[in-house]
Amino acid sequence: MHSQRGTAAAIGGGTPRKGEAGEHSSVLGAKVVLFLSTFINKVDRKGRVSVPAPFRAALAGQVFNGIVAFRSYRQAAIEGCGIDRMARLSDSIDELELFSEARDDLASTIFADAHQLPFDGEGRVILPPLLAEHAGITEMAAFIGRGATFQIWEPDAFATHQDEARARTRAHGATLRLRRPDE
Amino acid sequence: MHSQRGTAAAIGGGTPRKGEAGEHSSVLGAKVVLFLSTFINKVDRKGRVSVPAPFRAALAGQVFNGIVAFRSYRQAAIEGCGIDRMARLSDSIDELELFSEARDDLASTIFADAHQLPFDGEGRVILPPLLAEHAGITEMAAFIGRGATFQIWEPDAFATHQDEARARTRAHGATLRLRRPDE
DNA sequence: CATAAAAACCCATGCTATCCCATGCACTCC
DNA sequence: GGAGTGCATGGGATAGCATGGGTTTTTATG
Repeated sequence: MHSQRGTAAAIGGGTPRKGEAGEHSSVLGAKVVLFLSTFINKVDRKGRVSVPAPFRAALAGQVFNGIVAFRSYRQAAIEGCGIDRMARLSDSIDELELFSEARDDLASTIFADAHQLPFDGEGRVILPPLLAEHAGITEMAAFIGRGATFQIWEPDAFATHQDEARARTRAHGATLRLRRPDE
Repeated sequence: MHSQRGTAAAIGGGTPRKGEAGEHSSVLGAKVVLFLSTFINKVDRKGRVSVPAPFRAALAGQVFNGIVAFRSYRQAAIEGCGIDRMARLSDSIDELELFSEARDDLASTIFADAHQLPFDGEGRVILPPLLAEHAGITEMAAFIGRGATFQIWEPDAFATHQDEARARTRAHGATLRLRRPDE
């Protein structure tokens, strides 16, 4: 198996233009960050991986030029998102009782484990060994779009996981109510 | 285990705004102070430790060039943050009933115990013995990002703590409603 | 006021993450 | 159908950062 290309993906700045597009604040609110599709890229001997261009486009314009990654606590995968999401998370946590246990736990679980991975000139990031190990990634890394966030898996592991998920979904037919635009 | 590098973290960028408190979430103004990830650095024989570069970057531009540290009263750790946050904390405490017991306790627990640790030319600080002892730090110090603040632990002690926190979080599925961007 | 200890200041060093340039495939546009 | 461009990939050069240790200035002490 190898890299699949051009399968469209994230929605960044309206037109398929890539440049740095940039405008974060669309007139009515937040910039749309959407990660779609799956991309499998190679991890070179320096530990670098190219973040799929569409994902990069979705992240364009955020305060930090790169991704934030941390170990998923349910799966053997790496969770990824942009810095803006973390900032929002921080705000949310700040609203919890100042020295409460819940707050402590969340902070140690999420922020302590989060790594900021800056893009190099070519849009690659270095996967910290700790994260790579947790996901069992060595040669290849699969970037999985999940809407507002994405995950990074060892390709084969993900394939297995996906099959299972699909089977489960078919089993109890998961449903979802669509949010109204202004809700 | 030893020092992990480059996992970048905080965002300093913005304007060297100094004021106090303020706004955390203006659209594109406010400086974003976010401490992420974990960095383990060595404490040299003079008691000096390098504050991770990304953390320094997050603190850049504040009125006091260094960090503020005090003993965590729930854990064997040192709480750390920038001087700006202390100002905000002061405001919060000011809102408590004047002369109330809680106010008294907080004031003496936090402010009386707080140390201002200035950076030296290389971005290091000296850990006051009192604090180091409380956290059981001797050789190495782990800087733990917690969003708006950070903590300093003895590496092994933190590893244990993190495992427990992780387990607890997974257990009662601690969830947190994410704030909407404009909320 | 003199002396010792501690803190602030400086300069040096090694590692590695970051920057920069080069290559080749694949899809797209003309 | 041919050439151009976007994007993933490699590898070498450079600068940032953690770390050590010496020297001067400040603070505490007798």
